Amino acid sequence: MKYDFKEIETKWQKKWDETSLYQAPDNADPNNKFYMLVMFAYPSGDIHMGHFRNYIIGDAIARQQMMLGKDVLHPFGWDAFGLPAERAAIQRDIHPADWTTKNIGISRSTLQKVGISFDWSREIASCFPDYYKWTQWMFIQLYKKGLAYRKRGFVNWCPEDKTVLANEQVKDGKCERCGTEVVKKDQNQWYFKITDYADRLVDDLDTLPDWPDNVKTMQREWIGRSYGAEINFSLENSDLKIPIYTTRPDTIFGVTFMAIAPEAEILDSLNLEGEYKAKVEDYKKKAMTRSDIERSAVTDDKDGVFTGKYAINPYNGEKVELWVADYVLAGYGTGVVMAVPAHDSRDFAFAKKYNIPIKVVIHPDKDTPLDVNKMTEAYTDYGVMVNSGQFDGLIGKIAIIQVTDFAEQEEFGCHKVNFKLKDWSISRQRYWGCPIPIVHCKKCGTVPVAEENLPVELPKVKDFKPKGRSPLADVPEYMNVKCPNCGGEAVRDSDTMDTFVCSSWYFLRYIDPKNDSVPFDKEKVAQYMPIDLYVGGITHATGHLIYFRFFQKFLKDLGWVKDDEPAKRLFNHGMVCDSNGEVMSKSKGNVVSPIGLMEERGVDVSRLAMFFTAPSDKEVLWSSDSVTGVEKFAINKLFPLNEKLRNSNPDLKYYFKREELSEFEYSLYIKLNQVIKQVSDSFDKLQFNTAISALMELVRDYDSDKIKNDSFNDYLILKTFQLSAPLVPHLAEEIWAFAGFEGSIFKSNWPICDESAIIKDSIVIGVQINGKLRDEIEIPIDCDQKRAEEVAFMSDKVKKYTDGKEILKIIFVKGRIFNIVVKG
RNA sequence: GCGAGAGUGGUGAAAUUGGUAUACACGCUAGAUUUAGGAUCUAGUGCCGCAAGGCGUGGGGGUUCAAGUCCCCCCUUUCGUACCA
Repeated sequence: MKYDFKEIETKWQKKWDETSLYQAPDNADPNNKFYMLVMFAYPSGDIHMGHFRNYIIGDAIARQQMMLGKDVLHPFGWDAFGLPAERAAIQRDIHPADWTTKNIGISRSTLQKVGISFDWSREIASCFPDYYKWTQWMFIQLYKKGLAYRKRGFVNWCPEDKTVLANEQVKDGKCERCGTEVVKKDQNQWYFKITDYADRLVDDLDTLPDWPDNVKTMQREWIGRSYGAEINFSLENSDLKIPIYTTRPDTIFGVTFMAIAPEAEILDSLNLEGEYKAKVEDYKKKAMTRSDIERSAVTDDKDGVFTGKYAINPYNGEKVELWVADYVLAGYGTGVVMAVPAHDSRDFAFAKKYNIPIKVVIHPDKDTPLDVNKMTEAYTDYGVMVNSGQFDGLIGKIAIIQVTDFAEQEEFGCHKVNFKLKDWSISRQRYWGCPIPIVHCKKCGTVPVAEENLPVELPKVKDFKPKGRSPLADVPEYMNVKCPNCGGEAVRDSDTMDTFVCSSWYFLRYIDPKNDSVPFDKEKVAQYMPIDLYVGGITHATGHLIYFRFFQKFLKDLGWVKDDEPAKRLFNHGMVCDSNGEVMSKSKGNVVSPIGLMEERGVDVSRLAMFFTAPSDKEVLWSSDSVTGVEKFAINKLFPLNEKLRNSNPDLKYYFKREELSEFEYSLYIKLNQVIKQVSDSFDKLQFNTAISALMELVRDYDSDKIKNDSFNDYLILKTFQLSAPLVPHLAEEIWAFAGFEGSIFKSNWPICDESAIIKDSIVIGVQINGKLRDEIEIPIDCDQKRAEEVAFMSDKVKKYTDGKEILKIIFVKGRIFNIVVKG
């Protein structure tokens, strides 16, 4: 039989489709299910190497889980709203809806050619009303709970894309999508109050042992929880309280000035006078025009202006200068900081520049005092409190607690937890997104659209180009509605939602994709959730992967889902680069299309090449050399094994006994079981490269001429194909049918290791002398030290190094090593 | 700056988690076969050395009978983050 991959691959893809092989059952056994999720795709029309890698990893696992007898859910869909579609549509002068629909078709048929085991009956697209109806429903639930709110404030604005961006979409001060420098803009915006979930989002990371540590660390840092105190300073000659947040209340006796962010609201309450007022106004203007990049640059060159006002430190009654400085962040804490130059490097730089006093209140320890006059930088570590009145002598964390407790007693402060995480800005002034289901009524204010009137359909308009406000605002037939509350004249909210809202709950919709009365059926979701394995790129670590956890928690609070966390295990595959290590991109012209590769070499060989060339979590530098070795293996070694079948119909659940097989046969049986174990382990770790090398060894050791037992021969071959099936599904399925089986190989049972076969009765171990390998000996597995010594000392090589030398010690580790320590 | 990874042959990479370093491939070198081959097969392939032997997992220390693996200090590199008080 010739290996004609084109024929084989087309044949089986068709058959799989006809028999709905990958259709997940509607009634799954919650104790025996496997939800295999890959991140749904943006339908750009072409599938690149990164997608290919992502999907074959999920595919191999889904197929193995099928063979393990699980009810497997392996769905796919389209993250179809968003800027790229709009941009592409503008470039080509077609409507985003048409462009997207067309591309979904192209992308789907391409993926079907790759033979990924997706359950296409559950396909969803976030831009279709039957899906976004429920995205709007989610918005309304959040709104009802006070978790969706509108506020005016400074937002990230991309001048190129003419829309607001979430903090998560700003990288290095630039728009993640187009690279344009982001500016601040004062806008009325919708937010999701994700900060209400900040604690749970941090704490529950500890319940996810199968998430990569780097992602958990990134999320922890992004959420940025810190423990400290909020302390009220007071304005001199005024009742005004000026609250500050600090993580170092133990340094509070060292405050020599205070600094207020230029945008901080409290600045307006200070009633500045005369020249100070003008100077501060000037400074504010200047700060606002500086870009984020400039302002966030960490330098020692801090600047600010004095307000002419003074604040009183509640601990010691000291009067300190009140400054405005743009190194203070308006959006964190209270927007005001107490400045302790001796113990904070930023305050130190500022104090030096403006000749503000520096006062030491912490010593590294009792016996090593700090000398202010010799300090060239702030001492920021913990230490012993000094010059701090009744708190002198207190140390580190205890000091912090006691100082804060005092503030609570005296009622001018309290313990306080703060987060770097900000509420999620979700309004977008763009056309191609999910409309916000809110109506603005002059009488009633913001009113949500009634749930029975969802979806608020996105009108298909001709002019969808961005112009600084939502293009929908210029569509009167969309905008002008009756208020759902009072029936009076009202207008819709013209913005659309961030696409990350659409992708925050898609994994739930897959489970019940056609439901028209609720977003999903709770019972059905309970059968398949949580996601057992979620595979995707690392890029979403602090965006989508926080958002979808937030949604899951919110839906749990509403009683829609039962788990706190959506995904038990997360796996980030490595990137695919070209052979020079450059990320593949159209502009660089170094894109290798997986489609071309598969047309030339076949899907299965392409999959093998991608799997074999590097472990799944590592970056791959793709080169056509990656294909050579595995192609030879597949075509010349693995596939031709079918010719060695002897039609003996072996019982694949059987475990052979030693006496049934010849010595060679039994050695192969041992090897087979070792390989079963290794391949299974490799699958658990998603390290398919080692699974393939194990299979290569097994096939290498196979020798038909030396096998007399027909049943064993076929057993070995069929197990080999079963083990290969998740990696090379078409090839394996072909042989399975050729061998005479009726059903799919993916309905057969994944091989289970015969443990008794891999317990060897003798073993070769190394003999070391003073830690250096000198010889090997073969000894029985349960050999005691005495017997091992006898064998070891028979060796000439060992004698050579031990004769005439004093033996100090012998270390014998059963099954591992024999080490002799000699003197000299 | 801070945080988290990574560093093993000419190359992609293995290493049962402290126990024979370099499995499996690519490449290369010989040879065989072939009209030819981007084919196949056989042998070799960490470095130094004729050999015995020595040296070898970024560098330097350490723990141990034994270290790629554990500890300390550096170097390089990737990713994340960026004045979070």
